[in-house]
Amino acid sequence: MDIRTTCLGVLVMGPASGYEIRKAFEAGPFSHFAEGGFSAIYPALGKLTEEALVTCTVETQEKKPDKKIYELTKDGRKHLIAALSAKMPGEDKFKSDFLFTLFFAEEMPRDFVTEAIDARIEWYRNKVEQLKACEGNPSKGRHFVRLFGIDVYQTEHDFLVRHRQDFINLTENPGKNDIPASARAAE
Amino acid sequence: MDIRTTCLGVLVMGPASGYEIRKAFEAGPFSHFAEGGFSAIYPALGKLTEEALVTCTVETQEKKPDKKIYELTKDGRKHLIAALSAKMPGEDKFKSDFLFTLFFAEEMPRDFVTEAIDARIEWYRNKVEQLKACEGNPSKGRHFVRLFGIDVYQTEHDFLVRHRQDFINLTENPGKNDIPASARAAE
DNA sequence: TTGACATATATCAGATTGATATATTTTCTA
DNA sequence: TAGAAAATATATCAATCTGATATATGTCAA
Repeated sequence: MDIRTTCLGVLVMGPASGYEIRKAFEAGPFSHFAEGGFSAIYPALGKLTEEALVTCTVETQEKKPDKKIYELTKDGRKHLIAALSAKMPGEDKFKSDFLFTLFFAEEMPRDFVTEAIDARIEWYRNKVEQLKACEGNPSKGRHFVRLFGIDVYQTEHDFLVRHRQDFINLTENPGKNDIPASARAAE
Repeated sequence: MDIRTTCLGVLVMGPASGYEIRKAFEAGPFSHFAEGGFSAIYPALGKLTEEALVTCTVETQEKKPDKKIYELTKDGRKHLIAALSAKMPGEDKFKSDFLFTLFFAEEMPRDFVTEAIDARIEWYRNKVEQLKACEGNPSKGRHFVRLFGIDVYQTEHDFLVRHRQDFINLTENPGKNDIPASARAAE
């Protein structure tokens, strides 16, 4: 799914500036399954405006850059639903430097692994809390997608809590980060 | 984490060609949390060879392109561990066109949503089965990361089974894909 | 024997990321 | 209360990565 379609999706929630769309990806309702930075969003909004799938209203602000509010047009809405229905959604993409690192836990410094896992446990705990807290009166699709997120984050959290010590036990370097295992074998 | 580091990681498992590295991302032990296509892998291997982090041995094959076997050097191994330990791993990236679509379930055709969910349930079932099957004698890091994957896929599977009907009930178009909800309100 | 799939490498246009620039206001903290 | 940090707001650019395509051959099933 390209960034233009994703932007249209965010705009279904209501008119927004590029900055606000970014926030929706970073911390908002879309943050668990979509992403995009400014350098992708701004050009995308430009093209969508050209194609009349959104309108752009410039709100002049004193002593701040003008705020450009983008709003979905009827055509834009149709286009979004058409794009989503065009073919079955492709596979999810999950990329985790954290798991990649743990894959090599046996070669990693013990302190590093401990810190990484503890930080991640806390991060997941936070995510679950955040998602549980955001009640309000969302669309029902949004509601169920949120429940999905809670389930997954909770599972990941629980797994790490359950296997924290297992991972730490794999590491070979209790604090002596710079002595390779080969040298230590002589001890 | 850039593709060069990821390639080094794959090569810890043993020497491999670019094609084989790709398979490790697509269906192998790294497929759940890393990715990369040919057009990223081949240039990356070129650079790694220049930097002497891997060696390249050309295996001449009759009536097939030469197979280039890449092997991790001592330097490469050090470099990998150093790169992984350099800083705490960043946030996981999860991108799901599937969830993005379900977010708008209320606007989507019923048949489409049903098919998409059923396909996904089957996909998850398969993934869990696959991961459970791949026993063998892997490194312990690899083993625990695999358990993580099983837990997560199982959770996602179960969620969809549990909420399949909820999502389908949200949709407004039992088979009449092209009649917008607004027009149907008059019925 | 035809079509699909696997082996194997490579390139290229286009999309995206991450870093950086600019400028002001708000909020926290020492 | 002064100064630092973070939030608001848009924009660009080099570097990287994706997806599509090209090239050849082998293998297996219908």
